[in-house]
Amino acid sequence: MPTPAVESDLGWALGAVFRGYVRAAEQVLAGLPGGPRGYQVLTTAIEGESCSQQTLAHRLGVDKTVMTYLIDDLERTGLVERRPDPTDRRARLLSATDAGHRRHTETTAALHAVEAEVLTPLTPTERETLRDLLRKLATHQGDPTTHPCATNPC
Amino acid sequence: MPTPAVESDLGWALGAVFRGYVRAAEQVLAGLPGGPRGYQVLTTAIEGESCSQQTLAHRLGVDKTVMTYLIDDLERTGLVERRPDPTDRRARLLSATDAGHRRHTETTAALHAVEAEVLTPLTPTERETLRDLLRKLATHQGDPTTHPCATNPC
DNA sequence: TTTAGATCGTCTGTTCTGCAGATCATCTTG
DNA sequence: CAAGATGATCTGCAGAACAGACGATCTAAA
Repeated sequence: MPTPAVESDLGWALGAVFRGYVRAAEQVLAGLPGGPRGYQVLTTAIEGESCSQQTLAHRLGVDKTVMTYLIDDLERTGLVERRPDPTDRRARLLSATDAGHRRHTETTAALHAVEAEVLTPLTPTERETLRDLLRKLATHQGDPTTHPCATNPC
Repeated sequence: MPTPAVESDLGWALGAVFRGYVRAAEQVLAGLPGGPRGYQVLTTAIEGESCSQQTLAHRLGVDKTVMTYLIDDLERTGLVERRPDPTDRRARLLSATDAGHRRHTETTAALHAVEAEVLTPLTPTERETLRDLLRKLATHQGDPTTHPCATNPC
């Protein structure tokens, strides 16, 4: 978690807001195995993409060995389960349990609350403006971590 | 370096933009000992705050033991030097060398270029709007890392 | 003044995370 | 069927960060 330059206007403000958001989000995700990344894995499992762990790892920008024990933890808490892929006996298919679905719904709601909390100082109009501007920047940002399907579709 | 939720609009866009900025900034700061944090230390040394390493560490949000070898590296490259504090023989005062000043000037310029690069997709008006909105959020963000003097003045 | 406690910077040892590489089972291609 | 690629896992290692201890020094109370 490299902190950016203090001096630069953009870097400073961007970093401060981002860290504020991450800090609050981490509290929300504290109980979830794997933290933020565990949430991402859970999300993917729920969306039922059913892709291999390896492509999933690449999509999330983590190492394949990390993915192994990430899923281990998630499975140990009963939020997710590994099922054999009927078409490839090497691979495992990831699916969320009922508890996983419930947990994900709760967590997502809590994250939206965090987002609202961060945006408190802005008026509704300003919030929309900010979203638009950030989206415009984000889409021009060429980040494989956030643009996964462009590099490796399921 | 915890990545936030993919789903949340704000979290996703904010994270993508921030990572894009950090990634570019890291390239600029790659040659500097200590990377981004080394730059922050160098900045503080130049601003001549002359506070103790400990308060400096707290301000930058790093451990005191980390601060030790951070400064070690910076000093080894001749960008910074530790001088004994005349008023307290336990403490050391941090000051930047001439080389440190030059390096800092170059690096700061490069970082501004990165910032401009990130903001490319926006019109000048939009850039100013974004800065304003982010600043408004940042100042309401209670982040000790970015609001150091509030918690521990020099 | 003397003494007890706090503080500064450093050092040591430990823990944790993530990566490279090897391994085994399986799929695919020739 | 043989040879190579691929999926998931495991092992070992390297780097970073933390807790704790340490010597030196400052500060405040007796």
